[in-house]
Amino acid sequence: MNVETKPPRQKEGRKAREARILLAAEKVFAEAGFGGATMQLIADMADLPKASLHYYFPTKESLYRQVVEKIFHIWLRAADVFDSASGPAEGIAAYIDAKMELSRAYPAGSKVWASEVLHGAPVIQDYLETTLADWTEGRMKVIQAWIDEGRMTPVNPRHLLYMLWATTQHYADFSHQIETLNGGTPLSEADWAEAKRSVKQIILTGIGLEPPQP
Amino acid sequence: MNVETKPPRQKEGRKAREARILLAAEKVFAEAGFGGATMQLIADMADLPKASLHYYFPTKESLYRQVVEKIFHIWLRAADVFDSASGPAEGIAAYIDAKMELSRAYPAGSKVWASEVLHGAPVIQDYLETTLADWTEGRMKVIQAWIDEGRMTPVNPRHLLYMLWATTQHYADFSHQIETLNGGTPLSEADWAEAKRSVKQIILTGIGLEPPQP
DNA sequence: CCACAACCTGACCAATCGGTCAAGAAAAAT
DNA sequence: ATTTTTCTTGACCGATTGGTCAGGTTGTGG
Repeated sequence: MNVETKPPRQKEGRKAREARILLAAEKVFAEAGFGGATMQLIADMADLPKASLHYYFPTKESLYRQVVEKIFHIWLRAADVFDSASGPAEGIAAYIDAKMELSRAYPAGSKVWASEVLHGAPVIQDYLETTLADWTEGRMKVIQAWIDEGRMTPVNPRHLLYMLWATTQHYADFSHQIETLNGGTPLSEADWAEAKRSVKQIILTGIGLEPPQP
Repeated sequence: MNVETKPPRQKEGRKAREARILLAAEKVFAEAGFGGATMQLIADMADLPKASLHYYFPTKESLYRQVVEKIFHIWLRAADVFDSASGPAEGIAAYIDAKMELSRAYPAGSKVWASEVLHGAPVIQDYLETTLADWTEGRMKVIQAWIDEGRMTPVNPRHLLYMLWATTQHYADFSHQIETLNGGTPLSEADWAEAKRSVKQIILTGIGLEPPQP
């Protein structure tokens, strides 16, 4: 009778199952896009009957939304390294490393996000206007402060941020093209290291900073 | 009877109509993706009955393929400025300008291309392996030659190219996000000029070259 | 043991999709 | 003028889709 009591049940099993569905959905949405993905495909990849999907996620759109939101929050959290830095060189280098690692670890999620924005952000428009806009403004001020203190070359902070986003996400979003140009094989550990080094070298040098020595 | 005779007919009308369909399809595919686009939507935007679409383009996929191929060739042609340059500074600056102008002039086409690659290039995989691979290898050699001649800082030519692609296409592919962060309004003429200037400044400085003075 | 709630799913449905086709209209060729 | 070819489209079709639901199973508290 007590409404406060939380019956543990197999809550564990539930969360795990939801996570498995979200993971399968992330892959399918990344490969086929929202319109091309089908609940049946996601169900097959999660090894569940289709009706079970609708038990945990009432509609295709609600499932999609949760996939996108999950990625968005991973993205935001990675951006924390920007703040905990002591200066522009360390901050931007750490941000590049973090975002490159995300591109490597969550290629499907990155593609879902890119696809969503590409098609006009019909589902997460509110996030762009609130959370992302706030975050962007904050980092622009940090960069501008660094410039004002003479710690880096004066550049437009907004376009510097765009360049950081574009370049790092490119390795996830266009991974298929990159792999094809790499002879059809995925990037090796050394390839990724070289990619990160190259990106940091050009961008940091580009804003008057010393790239970290390997 | 003569097979050689080319009846002019309203050939003009036919090509024009095909072009109108391709333009409508480009927009719809860009907004909804291949899976989300419907022949009915494209027909409505082209102001034609759906059955007429199937007269000019037998299947949805053939229409999509032509849209993608059209963009690809525009992209390749823009890359010519790379060759006609006398040196790295002019060549790369001209390439950045050209690709930024393409992002501005053909945002829908760029999005279709990005969406195609994003989802594993199911339709234009052969182009990636042949034409694009050849083009990339050629430009890498040009850049390497500039480096060997001491005309620019040694950087990995492959990752420099990726950065050029990523940054310039970002302004088309993520235009919705950029507009949202721009207060919900499209970039002005001045905004585009500032974007091009910023990109050239950071990248050219990043590889040891002098950015062009405005 | 029972009752109740949460969980699960095979079978089903209305809606929508890409694509077809017959029948005609318009234009060219004869 | 008449045949032939090209063009046009309303009506239609099988297949697939997202979503529903009744009925069953499982687990839990009393």
